[in-house]
Amino acid sequence: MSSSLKDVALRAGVSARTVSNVVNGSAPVAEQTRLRVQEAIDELGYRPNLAARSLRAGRTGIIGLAIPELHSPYFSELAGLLVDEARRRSWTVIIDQTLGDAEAERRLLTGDGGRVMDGLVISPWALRAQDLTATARALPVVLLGERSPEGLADRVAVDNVAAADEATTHLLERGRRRIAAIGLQPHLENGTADQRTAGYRRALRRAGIEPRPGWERPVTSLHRADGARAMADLLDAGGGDGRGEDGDGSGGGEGGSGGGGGPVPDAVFAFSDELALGALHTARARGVRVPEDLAIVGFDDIEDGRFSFPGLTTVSPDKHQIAARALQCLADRIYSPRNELPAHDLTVPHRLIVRGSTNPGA
Amino acid sequence: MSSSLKDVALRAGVSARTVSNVVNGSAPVAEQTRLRVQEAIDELGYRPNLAARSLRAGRTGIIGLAIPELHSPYFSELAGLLVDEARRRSWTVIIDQTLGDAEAERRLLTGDGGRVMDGLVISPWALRAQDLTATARALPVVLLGERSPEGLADRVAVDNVAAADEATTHLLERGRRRIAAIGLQPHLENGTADQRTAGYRRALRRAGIEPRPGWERPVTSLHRADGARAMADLLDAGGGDGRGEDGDGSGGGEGGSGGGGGPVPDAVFAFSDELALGALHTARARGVRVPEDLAIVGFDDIEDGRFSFPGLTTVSPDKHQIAARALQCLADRIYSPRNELPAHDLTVPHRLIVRGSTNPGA
DNA sequence: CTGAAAGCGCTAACAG
DNA sequence: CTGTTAGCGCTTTCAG
Repeated sequence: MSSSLKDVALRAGVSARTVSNVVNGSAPVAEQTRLRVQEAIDELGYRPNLAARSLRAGRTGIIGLAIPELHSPYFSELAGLLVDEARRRSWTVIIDQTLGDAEAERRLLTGDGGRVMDGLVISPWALRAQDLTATARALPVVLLGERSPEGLADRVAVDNVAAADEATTHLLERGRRRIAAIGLQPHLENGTADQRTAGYRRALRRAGIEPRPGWERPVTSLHRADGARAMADLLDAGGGDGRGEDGDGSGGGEGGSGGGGGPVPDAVFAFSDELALGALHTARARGVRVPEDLAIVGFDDIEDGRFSFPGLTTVSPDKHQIAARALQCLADRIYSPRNELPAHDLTVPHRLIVRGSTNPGA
Repeated sequence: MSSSLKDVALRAGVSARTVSNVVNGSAPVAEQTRLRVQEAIDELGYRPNLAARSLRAGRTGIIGLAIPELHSPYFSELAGLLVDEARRRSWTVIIDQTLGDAEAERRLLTGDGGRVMDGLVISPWALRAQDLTATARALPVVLLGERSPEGLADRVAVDNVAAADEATTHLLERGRRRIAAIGLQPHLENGTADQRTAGYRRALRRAGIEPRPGWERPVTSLHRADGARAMADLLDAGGGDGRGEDGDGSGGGEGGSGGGGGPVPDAVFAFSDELALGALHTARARGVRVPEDLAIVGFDDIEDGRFSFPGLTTVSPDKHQIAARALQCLADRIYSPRNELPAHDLTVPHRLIVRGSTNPGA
């Protein structure tokens, strides 16, 4: 097998203590012995055993990152930034993919099967309050997006209500009145979609428009295919859906070139860029002009949206700051004498990026 | 701090051995004592310390995944599959982002700063032969895409030459004769781009067309922006570039609606879907019709390509198989008595997926 | 500046 | 079926 510190000590004719000092620089070593030790290290190809070091130190230098899906552009961009940020702090990152499975999230938090991580950054989809209470006291946890039930863990997120309001307001300012929303997730514990829905409705009401239930489209996941399907439903039904046509719209009745029944939306606010790109695909495939007939706004500012045609107007959360602040929170807790810091609730900035999907000029 | 096995033993009035047996099921335990121990475990919230277990076992249960960029759709999709596959084998995955940095790749392989991983899956960009020789004997390594210099590590990849040939042939069969390539990477050690270039040229020559240097566009990275820029160059120069207009094309001289000088391509084979999507963006932004004026084929079959407009024809590597086989290779080496297996060189299947970007009907 | 020795938490011989 | 014990490789008092 590979050689240990003791092997090196033997070979260099010194004690283990001295080798350790050379490796870690933890105490001064005479230049001459340092050289001899280094030589032995090189010859034996010695590498410190991290398991032993961790056991001793009571820390692993590993943090966990739990996200629903690695293949989603938003999460993969964020994961990349977090990994970079972690490297800056000399941490390595273990990635866990929860796939929105409540059980997987719970298992991670309670640390079934043993503790490896010094801390955990988690973007929960199905998290319940009681799962956190059991854990957060033992393991530093930072939540992305979702608020901690009782101030048990730090949290980093954008102001979803305000951001959704801005996105919707942008559409209103462009003269749109028949604005649909795609991306409600009534089945999830996660409240992000709820907050965006609230912002969307708030903006509409401020403009004197009563939200129309048929134009608030739920999705099961946030993929392009879901957005495509939701868009198709909107175009087919002309705003109607199985849930009935109550609600009404105070908005103008210019009446689109719709298919099924009522009027067709002239704008869509999608709760993620992926949904928006799916919607865009459907619209274009059916000959609906974007942005002339239909304006589209997304959320997340993923790379694809910059290169779709037309480019996608979107709400851009400051992902760098999300990554930086999340790890700062972890560091504070990991290195704090006792885990008795108050829970932080950090709001990172966002901004609306206007591109061709709402802007005929671009 | 958290409680140890000994604490549990004390509390349950048994020895450490028995607790260990209960936790691991490594030996039968009387039902009654098992219950008492379990109770103590629950009361104390005991979780095994993995550092200690690893130290003992000489294995960590952690494998490394080193990829150039997590935010690239291809790599993030692949990473997601690898993480899933690893979980099936009860491994956790540490992610490292090399960003194409040779030093980062080297550091990973040589294990500077200590050994944590039981094995490593790496998709190298800047890997040199000597870096591997130093390591692969100590740490099981699987290379994705790139061939191992001297059979020192396993390798899993598609047949890039054949795949590029097929993609180019598909364009030829659609009647295109002026086929450009985007994505050469002469600056990298990584030979993937070279192989795809070879396949591209082979197909052209078989059709009696001499490849035209000005239509083989190099890129610095594989992002959409690089594809967009390369496409702009092709359209602007009408096939010319700084490197001179030698080469000539035997192909027909239908002459496009070109701008600068020579004819404009009527098709592009991009070495990645991201490049292809960038090229598509430029083309559409300039009013070039796809596929009528310009057909486009990509490589990787990322999700975005299914929802671009038009949909992107692409070479689809079997990513599930890449993930599964890579981990199978690792498992073989990790669990083999001595690391003396011959190096595997596995070719996974691929297939061409035809969508709207080469197919007016779709 | 360097050596000797204890111990982090766990598993697996080896008794009983 | 269960207790005792050694030791994985490292860091770190405590002496020298």
